[in-house]
Amino acid sequence: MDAIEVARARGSRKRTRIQAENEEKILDAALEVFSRFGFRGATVDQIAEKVGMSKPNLLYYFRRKQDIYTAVLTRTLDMWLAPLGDMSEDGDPETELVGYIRQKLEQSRDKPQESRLFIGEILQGAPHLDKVLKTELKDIVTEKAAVIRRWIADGKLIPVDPVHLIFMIWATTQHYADFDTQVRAVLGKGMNNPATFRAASDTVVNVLMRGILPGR
Amino acid sequence: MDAIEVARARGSRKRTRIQAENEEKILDAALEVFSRFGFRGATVDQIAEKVGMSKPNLLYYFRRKQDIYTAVLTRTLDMWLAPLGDMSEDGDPETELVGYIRQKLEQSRDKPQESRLFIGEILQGAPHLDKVLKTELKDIVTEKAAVIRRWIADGKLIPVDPVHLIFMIWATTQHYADFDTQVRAVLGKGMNNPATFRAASDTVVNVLMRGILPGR
DNA sequence: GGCGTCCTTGACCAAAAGGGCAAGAAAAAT
DNA sequence: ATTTTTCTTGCCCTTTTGGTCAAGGACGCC
Repeated sequence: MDAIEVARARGSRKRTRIQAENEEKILDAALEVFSRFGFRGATVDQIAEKVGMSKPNLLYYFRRKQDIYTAVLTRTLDMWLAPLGDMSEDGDPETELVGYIRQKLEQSRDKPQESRLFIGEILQGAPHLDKVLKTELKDIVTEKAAVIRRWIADGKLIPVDPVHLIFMIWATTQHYADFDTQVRAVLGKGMNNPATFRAASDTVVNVLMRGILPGR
Repeated sequence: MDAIEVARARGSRKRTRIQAENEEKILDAALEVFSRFGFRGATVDQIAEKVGMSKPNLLYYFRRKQDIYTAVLTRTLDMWLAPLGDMSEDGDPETELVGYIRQKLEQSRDKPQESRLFIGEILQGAPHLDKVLKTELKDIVTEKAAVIRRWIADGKLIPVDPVHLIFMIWATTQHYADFDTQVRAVLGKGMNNPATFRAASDTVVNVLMRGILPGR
């Protein structure tokens, strides 16, 4: 086995154009399928068909179903957690929180599948994400909870449990992605409709802000 | 074919004790499995094993996987929608809404699997429930939205979009069932812990009520 | 334009999954 | 106690699904 073979065996060879393109197409299709049916409910054939590629070809890029799932999950994860990180302690609580809520609502409108992918994973008991939840997620929540606590101490917010407040924000915003089907059944339209998006935003922002900002 | 055979073919014969018992045990096990893996991710063998029964025996009671799923879904549905119906126009808005929120939170604590079963169905696009969502659910939401609108007209509530307010209540309460795994990862404990339940209730009730009740 | 590597797929395989059947074991009815 | 009905399971079948393999075709580099 020469050096090149070793390198290739380790997967450390330079990625070709075709590789990059196809891997991305695969992950997009996989996101669609996994977000609808969960890991166990999704089939490799289904993903392959959605990509317009033979199954063996798909498996040339990702050898196991697991690998596809893990790849799409990790690809999504950072993007998903980002908004919370944006929330800065220095700013005005109202501005910061409203900004965060708006970002999450935009995510629900623009990236609903990503949201559904996570809930599918959570429903199963988060077998592939358990570690991340208990470390990275927990850490960032603890950190932001501290920020909220300081705002409360400064009298800028009503006293509330910060973690449960974060849960409320997550719940109310992600609802529009996760329960999209239900929202559409009741409302007749979804978040892609500007009026619906505005009504949802206004309601969520107003009620939550009125609920935690002091005075009046 | 005599009368009895005809009756049996129609399934209209009296249910025996064993039938009642086993069907219930099956539906319980099916709820567990379907709520974790969704319709497609669940397997009949898995359910059979959970019941402690051979697969052919299980299929003696429910001939197809579909039938099990439909049965557990409809069994859960009424129970699930009930609390909304309890909300009466005559009462005081605060009492009624707080009561509703509390009931939903208790549901999340006591019947989390039922909640997860629904979200699994919704994620798939509600293929088995679409009709119900667009009729019964939509109707009851419209009805309750009218009640809320009247409360607003009477100055008993701040002006908010009633439907989105209902969504917020659903989202914040069901979150504790659907995201149980995540809640546990962050908090270290779930809603079965009395302190957690109290903290969640207080936060949700306080923030929402403060967010929509007028004055002060 | 030739050559080595990468890409693609048809054919195939083993395991898992939905479901049927017939025959024996338990219950119920007589 | 016998007969009838209901319950239960071992065995089998078919389809689906995850995954392999060998061989042909495309690509990129000299």
